[in-house]
Amino acid sequence: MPENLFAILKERGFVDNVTHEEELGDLLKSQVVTGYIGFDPTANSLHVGSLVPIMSLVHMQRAGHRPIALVGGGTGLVGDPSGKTEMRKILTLETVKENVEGIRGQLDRFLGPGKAIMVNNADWLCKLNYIEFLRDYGRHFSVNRMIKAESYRLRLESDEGLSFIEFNYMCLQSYDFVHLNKEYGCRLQMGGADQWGNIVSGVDLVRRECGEQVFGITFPLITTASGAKMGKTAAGAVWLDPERTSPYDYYQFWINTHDADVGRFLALFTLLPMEEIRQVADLTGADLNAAKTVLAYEATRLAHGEGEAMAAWEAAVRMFGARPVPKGLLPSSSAPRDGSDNIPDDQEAAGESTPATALDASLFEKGLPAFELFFLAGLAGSKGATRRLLEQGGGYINGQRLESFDSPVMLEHFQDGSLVLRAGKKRYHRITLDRA
RNA sequence: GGUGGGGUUCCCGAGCGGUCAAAGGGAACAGACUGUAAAUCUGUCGGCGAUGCCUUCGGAGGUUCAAAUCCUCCCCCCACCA
Repeated sequence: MPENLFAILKERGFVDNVTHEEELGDLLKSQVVTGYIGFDPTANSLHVGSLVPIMSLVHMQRAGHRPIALVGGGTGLVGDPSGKTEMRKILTLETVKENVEGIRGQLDRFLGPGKAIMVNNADWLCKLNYIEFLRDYGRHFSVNRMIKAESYRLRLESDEGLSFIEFNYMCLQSYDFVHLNKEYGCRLQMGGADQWGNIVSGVDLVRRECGEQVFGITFPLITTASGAKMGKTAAGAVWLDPERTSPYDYYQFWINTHDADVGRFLALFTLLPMEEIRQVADLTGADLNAAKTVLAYEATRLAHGEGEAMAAWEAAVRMFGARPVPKGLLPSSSAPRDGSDNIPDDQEAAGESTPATALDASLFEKGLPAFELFFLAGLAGSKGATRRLLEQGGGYINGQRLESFDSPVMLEHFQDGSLVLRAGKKRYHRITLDRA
């Protein structure tokens, strides 16, 4: 007998809105339910903004239900206007194809390779015949109702307006639900809060077309304590692709979670039991840092695996010092709990997760001005910016603050052929010697 | 198609012949304070080894000693009318 997925999702903060709450709850605890979530192939990687849907699929799977991950290769050709102020750029077929592949790989990572059903709606949407579709399905859609949908409102009221292709989006997504219902007996669709209109429309269409009661759940828009949409940093989105966002940066992103968000994020972005997470609410001040370590470790582990999570943790310990995690805190986590005792204190090992650049030794024979070196390491966007950085006291070599922007860096600064640059408090870069 | 209003540095937004690399705000970055937090305060925020030089104000030309500012043409956006 499957677990009550709805209760799990609700408890962990995944539920914003739901259709037919009671019936859905009953259904989810009495039989295996097939449900799906769609992912837009707008890039070849997902980012942390998609973690809520991803995690809900994981919960679905763990609770014994049957998750379907749908990649919107077909709808991606149209562009969802829901909640968007501007028209989406329409993607080419090739781009969408590439992106679908990338996303598929990432979902595999969370759900286990081959363990979850993955479909691409291009497979059925691209075959649709216009007249047939209009006659069979178009007649079920009331324009009167569609233009009242909250998701279209922004655009209908905006100066930009809403193009006809976008207006059709809702019909196509609704058709997806019908298709999955017929093919897989899918009875649940989940999605972001902005998907409410599309989901309800799909639920309606399935009822009319298949005569079956199906359900929808939307997730809340996750914002940070400071009110910003979660998942954005100065550098842009935080990606799940290790090529775009390194596991170390990914780990750091979670470490930098606001105090007020820690408990909520543990519930959403880790699989730790709620009984343990609830205890975090009692922590205040600096004690929360231990919980942040667990959050970062667990989140990194889910996205990149145990090894990368450990490496990121080790790198953080070396850079910022150890932050022991009490034995009793979140005991289910496999995050390292001790201090740095078991970490060799040499620079070599520290390099694993720190970005590094190898430079020719001859550069340093006469001394390379520090700002040139920082610029070469990519720690600032231009030489002027580098200079400003150092002039303001934001440059360090091997932990020592530089007194002037052009002080020469010599071979003597290297220990065992390597040296660590630091910009500001948190950005590190290793320079190694390349003795050609 | 007509009439009117616009396109300014990452974003918003002032400037409307020289004193403009361009006010103000936001974002961002650095420093102090800290807990790799928040808040706050200070500084920086086009490029360049740099009391100066170079490139920017939708695009292309032009007027002028001098143009983001004036003129011409073009592109794009918006409002109202049709």
